[in-house]
Amino acid sequence: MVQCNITREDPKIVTPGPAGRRRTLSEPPAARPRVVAVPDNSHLGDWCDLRGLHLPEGLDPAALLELDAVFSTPYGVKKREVLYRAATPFASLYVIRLGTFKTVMLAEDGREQIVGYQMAGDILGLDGIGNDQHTCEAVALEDSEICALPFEKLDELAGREPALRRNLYRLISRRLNRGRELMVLLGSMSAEQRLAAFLLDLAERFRRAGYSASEFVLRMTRDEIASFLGLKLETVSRTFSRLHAEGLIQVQGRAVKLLDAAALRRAAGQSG
Amino acid sequence: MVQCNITREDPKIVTPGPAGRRRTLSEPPAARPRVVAVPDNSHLGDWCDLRGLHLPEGLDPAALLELDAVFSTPYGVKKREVLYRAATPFASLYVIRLGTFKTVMLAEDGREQIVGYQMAGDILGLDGIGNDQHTCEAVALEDSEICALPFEKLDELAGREPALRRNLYRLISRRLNRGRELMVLLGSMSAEQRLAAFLLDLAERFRRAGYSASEFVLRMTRDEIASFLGLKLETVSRTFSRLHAEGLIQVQGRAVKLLDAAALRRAAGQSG
DNA sequence: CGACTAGTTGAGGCCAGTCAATGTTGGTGG
DNA sequence: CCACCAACATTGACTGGCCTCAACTAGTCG
Repeated sequence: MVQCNITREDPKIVTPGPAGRRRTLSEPPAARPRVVAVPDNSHLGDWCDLRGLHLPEGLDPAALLELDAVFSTPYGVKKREVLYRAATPFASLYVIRLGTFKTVMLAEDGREQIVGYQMAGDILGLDGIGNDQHTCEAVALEDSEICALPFEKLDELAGREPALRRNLYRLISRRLNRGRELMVLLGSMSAEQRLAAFLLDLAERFRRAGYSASEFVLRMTRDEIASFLGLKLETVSRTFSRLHAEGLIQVQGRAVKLLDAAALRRAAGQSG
Repeated sequence: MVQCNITREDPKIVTPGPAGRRRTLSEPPAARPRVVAVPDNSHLGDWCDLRGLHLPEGLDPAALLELDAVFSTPYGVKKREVLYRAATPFASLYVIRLGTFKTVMLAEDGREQIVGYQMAGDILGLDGIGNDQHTCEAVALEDSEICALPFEKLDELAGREPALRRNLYRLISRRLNRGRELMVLLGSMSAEQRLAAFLLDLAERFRRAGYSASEFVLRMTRDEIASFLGLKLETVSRTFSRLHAEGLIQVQGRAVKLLDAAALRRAAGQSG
């Protein structure tokens, strides 16, 4: 793996325009001019070793540089802002550098359901590839920072770089598989199993992102958890309390501490 | 769209080996030698205009020929035979020429759930791309006929053919979106809504495949429908009876006739 | 014919949904 | 800093839809 030491941008979040609520940020700021010969100051930078972003895997240094040039300048998305809406044109994937998003499917009758949470290192926008149009909307759960990856450019590079091409296929396919696991959860698990599985999944993702796997702060409301798990918020709340009472976790609002991961796995119906 | 008149193979199903129950057919028969200059006798053949298989879209005739060469000789898969199992190496996608398959996710605790049904024109095996290993298993619901698409070859051609590359991305992305719709179904719909939506989806797929959309024979058992919809078989049976009593459908075992598509759409919670 | 699989229907129980009241938290403005 | 308000969260009582268990029927295949 190429070691990328970067001169990082100012980490302060810079929103391209005035930060209204639920404003759509379809367009990133214009890509800055790039000095091709300098491997420092890379947008890939610290993502090389992060979970999820397998895009650079197996690329040679020259290709890495080219890939890096595809990334837009990082920019901020404020809490509750909409990155893209359903039925809007697809142009870019987005890499999350910092923060958390939810992706929401909207049914015609107004029913809506959260179909995924994405955090640092994850990629947003894969749903748009299918018909050049987004099928769900992505909303920031907290102030976040992302890079846009114009898909045209990415695709062009993928034509020349077999490794990148393969990584892109893999990315989408993995997301597909993730979705199927969620189907099993939604189709056959009890409320307690769902919540336990959810917490374990979050823990694993925090761990891979370099945070504590046993103690973290939820970015989403009970209602959002409920939507994701196919439950009602009261049920989620009650189930949190039950897991607490059983000594498996400690909960204080959104602060969660996993006390007995093994028991939690058992509660989720997983072995070990 | 290129009009492909083909000299079709004998439609009789030819299984490569003895046809045992749930035998895995990981390897298709060796690809036959092909005469490059002859656009007839194509494996793509009658699939050009079928729903689902968007792979050839936008390809020029020369590329079409190359794509056609990637397809293996069609071969049969008998009812209940397993095309591939979970956790086995991934090498090929498969195009269904005839028949129906189910894809099943197996949880570690033995719980299993059907995550999709594939019929003529659909592609199987996309789940394997993510980690070069299948994550679910594909089982034929009836005697079927498929072509293997060795992924290495397909990928190599995709490197040279931008349209094919794009079509491949699209294919996977669309499957992803389909899965998300299913999540909404599993997460927020009543038994009656689920079954109504299921029947409407089947109807649409039959329609696109050139069959009647209002009258068809189910290829799956009540239990398999239940697994797919996150219900129990008794509930599915009862719900069929209810829809029948309400005059929306006619059911006789697996033979189904949609009597009032509009009402059915309303029952599914869809507008129109 | 018996054994088996698939499907239907009924009776009763339980888990999660619904409705409602109350408590807690966090952001805003005085 | 505190008061206030709205959003978020918890808990209780009750309801209801789906699951469970079970009996029975119909069709298939040796």
